[in-house]
Amino acid sequence: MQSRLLENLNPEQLAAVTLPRESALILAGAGSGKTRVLTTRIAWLIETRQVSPLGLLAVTFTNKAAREMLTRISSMLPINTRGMWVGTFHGLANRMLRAHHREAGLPQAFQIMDTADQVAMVKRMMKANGVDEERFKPRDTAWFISAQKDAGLRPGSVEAFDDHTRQLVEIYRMYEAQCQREGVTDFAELILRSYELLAKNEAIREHYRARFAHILVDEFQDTNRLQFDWLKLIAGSQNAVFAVGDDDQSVYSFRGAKVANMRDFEREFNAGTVIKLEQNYRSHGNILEAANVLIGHNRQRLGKNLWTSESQGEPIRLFEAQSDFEEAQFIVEQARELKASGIPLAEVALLYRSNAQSRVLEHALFSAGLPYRVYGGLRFFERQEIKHALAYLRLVANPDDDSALLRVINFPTRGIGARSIEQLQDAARAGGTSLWQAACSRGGSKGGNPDAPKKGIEGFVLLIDRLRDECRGITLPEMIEAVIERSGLRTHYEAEREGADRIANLDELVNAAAQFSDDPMRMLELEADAESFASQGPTALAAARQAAAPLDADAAEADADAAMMAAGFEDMQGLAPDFDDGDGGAEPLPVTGGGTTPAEPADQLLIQFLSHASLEAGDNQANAGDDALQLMTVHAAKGLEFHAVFASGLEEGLFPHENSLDDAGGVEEERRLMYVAVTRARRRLYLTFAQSRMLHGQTRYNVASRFLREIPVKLLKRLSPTYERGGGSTSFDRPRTPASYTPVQVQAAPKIESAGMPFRIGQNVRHAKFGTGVIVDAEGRGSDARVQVNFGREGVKWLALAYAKLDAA
DNA sequence: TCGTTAACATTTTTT
DNA sequence: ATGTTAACGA
Repeated sequence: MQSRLLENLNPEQLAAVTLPRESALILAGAGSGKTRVLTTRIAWLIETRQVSPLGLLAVTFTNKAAREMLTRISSMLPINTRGMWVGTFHGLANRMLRAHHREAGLPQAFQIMDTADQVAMVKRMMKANGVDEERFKPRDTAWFISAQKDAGLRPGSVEAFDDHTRQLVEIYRMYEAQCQREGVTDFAELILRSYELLAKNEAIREHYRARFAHILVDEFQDTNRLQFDWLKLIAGSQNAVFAVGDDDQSVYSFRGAKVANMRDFEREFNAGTVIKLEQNYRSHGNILEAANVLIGHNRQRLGKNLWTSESQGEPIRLFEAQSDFEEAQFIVEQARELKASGIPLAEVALLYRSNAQSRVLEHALFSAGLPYRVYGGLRFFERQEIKHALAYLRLVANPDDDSALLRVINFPTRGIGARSIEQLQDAARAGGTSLWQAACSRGGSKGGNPDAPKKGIEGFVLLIDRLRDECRGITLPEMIEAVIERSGLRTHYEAEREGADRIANLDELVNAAAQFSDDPMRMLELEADAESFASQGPTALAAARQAAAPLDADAAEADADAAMMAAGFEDMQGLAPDFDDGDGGAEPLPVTGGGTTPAEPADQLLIQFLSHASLEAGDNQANAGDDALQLMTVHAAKGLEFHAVFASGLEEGLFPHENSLDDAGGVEEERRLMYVAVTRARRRLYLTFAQSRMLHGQTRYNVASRFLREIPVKLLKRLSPTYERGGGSTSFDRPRTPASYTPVQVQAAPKIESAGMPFRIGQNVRHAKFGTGVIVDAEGRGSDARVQVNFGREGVKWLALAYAKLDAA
């Protein structure tokens, strides 16, 4: 009897799901059932007893995708997914490092900095070492450091041929040493450390290799070099890597993703099979054809053509607006009609290339009273008040965390000014210690020194120590409650004029902690810790296993499996040489109050919660619930689908974005982004652009995006009132010749007297040689009259009306 | 220490 | 236009 899991799969999907145990690449086009194939394969492998739930590793990029995967597995199989290694690269690396923190050279309670913390630390390093902040912007430097780590490079391995790079590497070196002193990591560090742990520690490496017979990777086109190598290392030569991805949807190269990983996969992972999933179950024919033709303009492709058994459907609607304002009006009007025709607004997406574009759109929607949701704002755990509360908690868990200390040492204000902080930093640097240790030794010397600030620091040390004592033996939500009260955060925000929201958020944090404590998913991490305890004593493992007693036969088998592997690992540990962190240099500081003994369960929970806060910054997902139009960037829309989609701002300079035009693959990546936008739509697609647009307080005149002209006209239905009224061509109809594009920025629209100046700014004109363009600026009149025209690909030119022959287009 | 002002930059984003 | 950060004066 064939498994029910395999019902309704198409031949390619079926082939992919049931592949033998060997590495394979699944080229999965948009809407081709990628996630379904991935989760079904996992379920099928487990159901057919080819692997136990604990014997596979599934990696995604986002927590959302990981959750989705677990949910779908649970719905397909009567197994308990707890304990399974399904998660993000960072989440899994974190888990591995917690389990082997000693071998990885990290304190058990090591903290994870977010990007803002990281920049702040780089800045501190630069300041302390007198690096010129003009020449080295902290943000760029932090970016550089992350990029090196993403490439798998420690300071010693970075090739620096010029002084500037050498200096950057030097800052990287200092940054790294400081992180080690404080016991903190950043996102890239998690994966790099985990990679190095596996590379240097044979026992651990063999343990995971023996365990993970099947490794499955989602969104493979988004992997960076380090993630690629990490997968290779953990897979070894024996294990099967099932990589699913779509090179045409690779839109994250700006953060290190390498499309080339797709092409290298076959060779480097000895992939025996490549399967293409080309049947699209999402969109109607016209939409799909537009997407295919569009992406066909890219050279660097693995090659794949989507098809559908659906009908052609509606034509794609193209709208050319006079201004961004008019574009927004049009969208409002159409959204209203969609709603009236029974389409829920939640099924309608409004996409744009950059966040700045949402403003006009939001304004129009708000005025029209249409409900909308914007995705991608400030996330919960990134809010100021939340970060403050978490900083106190971080200090409780690991007082050497300088970032946390600096954040709250004088917040709420307790009379510790820049002066005393500087002194503290000097002392810390002199002693090679963390700020906390410097603060402690200062507070300890009880001399009659009349310096006022000392008292403040002493008070702060006392506060944190007291908090730590208080946190012993209470629950996580109680800890947070204590922090909020004792730190004075609540009092502070109560006094603030607009502090009500912040108080509410703090209460919500307590809530989140309570939920986190009860979340069954949490057990999964505890179990991983049990493994780490296995190297220290078998009792802890047994206890943890009992706590997570299996609910059914399959899980029981899985647990036995885990126990076996843990035991095997234990044996190997005995033989393993001591791990020495070759590059790291500084020894990790002992956790104050904790030493090397395993943390209490309550502390474990705190550590986990802090990891959770760092790795899952909370919903940037707008609240579901009421029916609202979905506003987001095209990037944010990847992976989603809607009944109707508005792709707005399709103008040269905006989409493709002007900043991406210089580098080689830039336009191709922009085109992939456009491909993503188009393929989000199931039934109806609107493509809109505006001739003029407010950007950075200035009016810009743009021409239609080249991508619009790459879509066959027969698929389009033009809805442009401008076009119909004027009867002539617009910037959309310019000749289709490739050329470079120069963006145009105009000060303010000058008032031009009609006398002697027959053209107005923003008007479309035609020139015999340059084709169609748009008037960008004008000056003089009569025989002196000159106009500046943006001819798009032909460039921007000043033309004297006396000589150049221009016609209104 | 705090509040005001001037300068500044402003693609895309997860973890 | 707008929001954020650095420097400055009360």
